Amino acid sequence: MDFRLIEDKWQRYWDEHLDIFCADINSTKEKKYILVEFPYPSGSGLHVGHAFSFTGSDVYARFKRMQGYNVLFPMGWDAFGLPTENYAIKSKRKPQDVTKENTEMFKSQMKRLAYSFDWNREINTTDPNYYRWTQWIFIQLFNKGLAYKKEMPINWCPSCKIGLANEEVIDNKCERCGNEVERRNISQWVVKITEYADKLVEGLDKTDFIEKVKQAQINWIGKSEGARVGFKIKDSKEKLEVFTTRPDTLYGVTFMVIAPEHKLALSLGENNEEIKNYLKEARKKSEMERTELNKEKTGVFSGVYAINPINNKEIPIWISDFVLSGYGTGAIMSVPAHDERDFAFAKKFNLEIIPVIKPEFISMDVIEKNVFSTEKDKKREELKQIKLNKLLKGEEPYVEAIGELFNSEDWNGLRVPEKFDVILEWLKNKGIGEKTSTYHLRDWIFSRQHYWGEPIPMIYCKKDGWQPVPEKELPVLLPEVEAYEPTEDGKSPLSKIKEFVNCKCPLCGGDAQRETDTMPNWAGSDWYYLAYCVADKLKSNKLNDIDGDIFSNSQRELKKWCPVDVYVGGDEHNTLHLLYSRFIYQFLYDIGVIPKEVPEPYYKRMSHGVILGSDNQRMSKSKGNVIVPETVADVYGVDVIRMYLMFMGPFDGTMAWNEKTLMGVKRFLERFKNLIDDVIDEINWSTFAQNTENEYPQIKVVVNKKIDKITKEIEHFSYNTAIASMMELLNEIREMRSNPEYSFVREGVDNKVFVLNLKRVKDIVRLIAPFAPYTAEELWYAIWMKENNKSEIDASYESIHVQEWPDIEKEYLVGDKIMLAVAVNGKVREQLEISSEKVRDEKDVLMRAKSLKKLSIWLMGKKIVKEIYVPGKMVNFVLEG
RNA sequence: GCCGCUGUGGUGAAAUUGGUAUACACGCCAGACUUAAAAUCUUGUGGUAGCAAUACCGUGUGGGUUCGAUUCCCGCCAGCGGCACCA
Repeated sequence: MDFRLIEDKWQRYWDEHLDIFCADINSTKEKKYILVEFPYPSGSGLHVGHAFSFTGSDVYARFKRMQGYNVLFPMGWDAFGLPTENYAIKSKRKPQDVTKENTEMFKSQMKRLAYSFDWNREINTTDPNYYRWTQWIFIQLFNKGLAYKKEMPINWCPSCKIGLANEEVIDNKCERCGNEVERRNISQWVVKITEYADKLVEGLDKTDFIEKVKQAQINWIGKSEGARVGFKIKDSKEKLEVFTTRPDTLYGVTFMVIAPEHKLALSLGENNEEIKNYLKEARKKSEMERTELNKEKTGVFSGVYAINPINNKEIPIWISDFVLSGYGTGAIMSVPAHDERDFAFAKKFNLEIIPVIKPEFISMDVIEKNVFSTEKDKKREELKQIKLNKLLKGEEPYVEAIGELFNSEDWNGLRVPEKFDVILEWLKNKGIGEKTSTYHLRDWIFSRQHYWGEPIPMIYCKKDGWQPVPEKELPVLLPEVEAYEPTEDGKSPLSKIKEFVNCKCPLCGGDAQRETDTMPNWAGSDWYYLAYCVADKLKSNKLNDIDGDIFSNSQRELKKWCPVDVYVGGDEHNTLHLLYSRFIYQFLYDIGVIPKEVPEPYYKRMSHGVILGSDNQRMSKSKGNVIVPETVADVYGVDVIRMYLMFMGPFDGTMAWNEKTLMGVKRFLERFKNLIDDVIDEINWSTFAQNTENEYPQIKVVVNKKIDKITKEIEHFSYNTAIASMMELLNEIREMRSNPEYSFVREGVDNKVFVLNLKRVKDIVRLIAPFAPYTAEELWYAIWMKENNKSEIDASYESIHVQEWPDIEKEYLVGDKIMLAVAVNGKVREQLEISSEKVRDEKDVLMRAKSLKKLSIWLMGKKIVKEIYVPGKMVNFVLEG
């Protein structure tokens, strides 16, 4: 196959001329930072999903480079993580060695697929020069009080023997291995991302993420506004604080519920068997079991009463696991008349129900359709009354909770939720409650009991408590160990290494112990887009010779490249990686190490789609539907697979692999190549200078229109239509060439006329360069040899990939003739050809349209009521009747 | 339940601010070349009726706005993704 020879040739050439694709900090050209999520270098190599997102990003980067931007398009390795560790355990090899092998494999596969990454900026999260700064960031978090150690129930995977963040648990199963997750109490490092909840929402305004991504983040953070209300506990000095979004229903509170993990519950459980048992049962249940929907409510009376601050009524306090300890205050005030869960609980345990809101809003779907509007109003009134009666009898709750308050003393007659502000003000003045907000977002568990991650740079001293490792001593190197398995009690294998664990307290110099947990694999990816900007410093620095931190020392680089202009990635990272890394960035910004001009790390987020197997199922080894890009490239060539991936469908869509469609792209590339080869043959190179003018006038418009269209389509990542446009262009040119009217006259005859002249040919080759870099380079080279009368490449050759994107000759965007659709009553009946100068002449166009022969059938004997002309598009005659 | 998205031929999918629905490609039908097949090339290809010109219908569904709606508005139906005992 000769494509393989061509690929090898140009790969070598590009490797030798790496600067073609490197970003230059000294360039005065406008910068574009194009980022694609870096891969985890697994042992199975680059899969087609990688190929898809990388190709899409690469096309954009190449396009922007040709448009004259100073493009930063880097690549690196997110190499810490479990698969490598598990592989190391199984094969008894060092994770370091395995990682090195895998990254080398990935890199060579990427090079073959012609990704134009700036390899000078390659980074690796497992490189001590890299994770030194991951550790440094952690120390800053600790110093600012945003990282703390906490004994907390975590999701424990018994198979991986690791604690998981909530985000890593799906359906109560471990995200990685699929095993059931248990709950366990372990002392963990926790990062206070909740402190940044509001900032993370507000910051979205400074980005150009699509609505989907913004919404996903906002939902994940899940802010709800309401009030914090304090309830006195009877015969005690203690207070029970609750959070509620409906302080207006305070008169309807008939009991309170606290979570089994609540302080009060725990202390009451100490000397009450029934409570003790309930707490024990609750602890056994997994988060999943506890939050399962429609589950029968369970609970136990605490034996203690609270005082409702608004009317001094005594209300019982219950303990139930439907209240979550991690949300709000872990305690709720229950208003069974207006909340479904409270209602279910009240019914089960026979508790009092006091309605306080008169039903007003009745969902439309309960009212039958095709009822007249006056009847509808009547019906609505009836329903309201029925609802009220049921409510008063305690038969069902009114969960919409919109309407007038009653049973509420001073507040009677107030319409809620409109009058929330009045009520909040009232509560504040009486010292009962305060306006506040709560979030669904939880603090981020940052400890992993594993080997293959960044050591957490902390030291525990009995005297001084937790102390960060002095910054000068970073990185805390990951030591080599004998065995990589976590210990049976769930500790990191690092805990077995005495030389690592035992150290001196940085404060008092006494004996102390190192933290043996490592960081989650999000840690390294939180700042990798910054690392690319300073990659040369990461590399050139000896470990401890920097004064201050790398960010403060790189303001020029950060100012130059940040923010990321386009960030291409998968939707699965919209809430996790994207939120975590925005948090870390905002934190670094707040401590002043990031240039003030750049408050957010990513400007635009581009979602890439998913490629399914040819059976329309997600690709997986067990299904045997995996497509390996390299294998496809072996058969069809790299350009074919690149172009096919981009042609399959919209870049952010979900598409199934289809080998047959791939043939269409293959044919296109072959026809394209043949056409250019033919034209190169036809040009008389001894007098080629003349050829720039000698061509059919029609071709000017055809090519210019397509350049214009394709440019816009690539800009919008609409690659499938951009390729379709190229196919159209090729089809049109081929049609013209086969038309005897246009056939060119070979040299030796006076009137040499070409369908395509040299300029057009060059433009067309440039158009496919981002998609098919090998084919484009080969054709460009063929032209160069002819033009310069060379037989082999030399230093004067300039790659197609540093050429300028074809410019558009605006004067040739419109042909001299335009076809208009002529419609009668909105239905197209005829076509009208007009000359382009007449486009604006409405009178003339309408007159011509009216006099069209075919139209007389439709217009005869009818009166035209209205005549509409959309310039350049269509004419419409509206008839009477 | 809440949030976001999608619905167009046999298939993947196109369609600037409302302006000729189905571009491009696959597949299929027929033809050319060939002993034959593959490859390549040419033509056709939404549905119904008709020899045909042509007509009518047609973008999940029912309405509405408009000279004109795949596009805008309202109500349904179906599917996808995310969140979910979050007080």
